[in-house]
Amino acid sequence: MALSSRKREQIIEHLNQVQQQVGNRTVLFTHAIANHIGLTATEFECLDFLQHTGPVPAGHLAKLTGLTSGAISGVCARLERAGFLRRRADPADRRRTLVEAQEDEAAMAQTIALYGPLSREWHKLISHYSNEELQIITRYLEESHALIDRLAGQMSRPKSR
Amino acid sequence: MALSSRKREQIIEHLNQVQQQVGNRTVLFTHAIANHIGLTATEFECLDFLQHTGPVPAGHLAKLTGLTSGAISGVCARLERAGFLRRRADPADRRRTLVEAQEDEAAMAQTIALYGPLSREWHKLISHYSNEELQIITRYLEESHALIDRLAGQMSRPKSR
DNA sequence: TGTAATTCTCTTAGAAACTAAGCTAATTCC
DNA sequence: GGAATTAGCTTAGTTTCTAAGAGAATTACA
Repeated sequence: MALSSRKREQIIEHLNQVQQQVGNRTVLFTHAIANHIGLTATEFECLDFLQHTGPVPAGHLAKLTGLTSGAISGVCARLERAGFLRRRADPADRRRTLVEAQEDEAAMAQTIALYGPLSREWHKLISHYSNEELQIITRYLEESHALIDRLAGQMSRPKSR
Repeated sequence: MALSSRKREQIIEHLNQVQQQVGNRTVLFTHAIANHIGLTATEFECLDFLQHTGPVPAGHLAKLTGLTSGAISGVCARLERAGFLRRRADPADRRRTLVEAQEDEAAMAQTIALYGPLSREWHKLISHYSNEELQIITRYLEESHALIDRLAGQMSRPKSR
């Protein structure tokens, strides 16, 4: 049926647009949050990653962010100086430095204060969705996440300009 | 019922986590794409914005990105030099510079080549969703977008560290 | 109308973060 | 044991940002 397939196209196109907008705003909003705490977007990104993973070797962050090892040294040094991160030698391989997010209380409180309103509004937002709907959304986001990861891994690095 | 509300909590918590992960990957992926084309994340962001809006005064980009007017001058100069952007005086207010995305063919092709695989995989992904499901997802993303915008507007700028 | 205040972009100087290259120390591979 | 590799740090130089301010155009108001 030409009519129903036309409708689906519209739905898909709409979703695509909305998705892009959300993506862009996410980038900007993350940046703004980071600045509020007194961090660079890069520093914030690394920290956020560490909070999910626990201790990892410094080089891991370099691979993830696409930064050079030198840049990561700087990022970690700044985060450590600011009390957000701890470095310690890897007992299994003493060339390595394990980096770990540190729970700084003041910083924690500040972050919560920032995310507080967002969290409240978000809960209000999702209260209008049924369990089934939320699960559909979650599944979609999970699959999107996996897709991005897969493609990011494939992308060769062109490095400098 | 304690049991069903417990289940809902789990669903919400799960969605929250997935969402954060997608957000982070989006930031990183966008950055990677930008670098591939030979642009800074900032430059890419501005360009992407312009492609959606059409011509706007330079100061508009500054407000949107949170950069200073000086920084935007630099961004526009670099984008113009690279052929991605055109500047022209605003006939209605000659203090202003209207900036506009320029359709550079080579750059266009490059971007499509980059987004091509993503687009293909994405269409494959959504083929498993019904119209109704896609509409639920779209609505959720739209509402999220509106929420972010609202909160971003409220956030006062602390600027430097 | 004429003058002051404001608005908009650009310029400049200096600060901060990144790359590239090289270094040291530890590990792995013959 | 010795060579090659790996991990993170250091340094020099480049790029992008902020902060401050200048110039040009517009708006507000007596």
